[in-house]
Amino acid sequence: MLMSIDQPLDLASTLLSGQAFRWRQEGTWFHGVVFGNSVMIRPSEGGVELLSSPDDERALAPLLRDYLGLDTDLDGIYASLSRDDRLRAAIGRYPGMRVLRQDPWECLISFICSSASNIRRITGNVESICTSFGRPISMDGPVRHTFPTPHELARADASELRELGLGYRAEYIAATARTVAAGDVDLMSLREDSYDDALQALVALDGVGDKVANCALLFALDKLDAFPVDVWIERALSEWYLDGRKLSRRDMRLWARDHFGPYSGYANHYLFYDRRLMGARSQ
DNA sequence: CCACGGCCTGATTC
DNA sequence: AGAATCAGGCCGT
Repeated sequence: MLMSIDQPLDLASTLLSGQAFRWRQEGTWFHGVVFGNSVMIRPSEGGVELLSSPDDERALAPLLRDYLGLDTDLDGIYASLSRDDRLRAAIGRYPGMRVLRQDPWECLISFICSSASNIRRITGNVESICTSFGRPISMDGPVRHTFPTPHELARADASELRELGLGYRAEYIAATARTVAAGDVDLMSLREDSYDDALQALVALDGVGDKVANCALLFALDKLDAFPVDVWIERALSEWYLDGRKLSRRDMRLWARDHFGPYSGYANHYLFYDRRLMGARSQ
């Protein structure tokens, strides 16, 4: 079915920019797993064409709108961020790249996987977790699996996770899965909490520091002012904004929110994407 | 509070 | 070719 959209949306940069790890591009189609469904979408006149399985497209469409963050007024954010010259240029290069509104649990575990890793490996690790502990989706075409629930993943032993190539992150994932499955934290409810409260709850979890927590806050928990500082952002800020001043990563985060304002998370993702493409070209 | 080294692993660089 | 280094960090000292 056709899902009509009146907001700027670029599927490639949105789905493949390293905020989510389960989307694959095949020609004009993007294939992913969300809301327990295998989903295919592609750009179409006035919106996107949507195919889903096993659920009906009409049931998936509103969920997908939410996931894609289509309630967010992107032009308003662009207007706010364009006061910064470098951001205005980056927005001009990647118009329609949106911050997703993902499932907090899947997002958090994915970013625990990300520490000292790279996108290719993270993608493979997350897929392995799904294949081993998720539920197969019945459908035509390539078989894919859901991301395991906290309860499903809590059954995983750290050594089983290590066998998937997760390395030292295996212990973190097993521990955090058990904590969440036990109900010690309600990740979804963190959407209603303040940034500071949600951050505090997240960094209490194993394998979750300031950076990973800020990824979950930005990509899943409605905190558009979250600002994850990784090596790419560190380089971008040092070189483009800080003029040689040395700041800790935490201080960079505080500086950035002050400088970029309430949508600093969007600024972060544009800087990250820009910087990473730049690095990919020169390396 | 900050700095530093260790930690799994696989791709890339030297 | 085989050894360092790096890759979207976290944790303990």
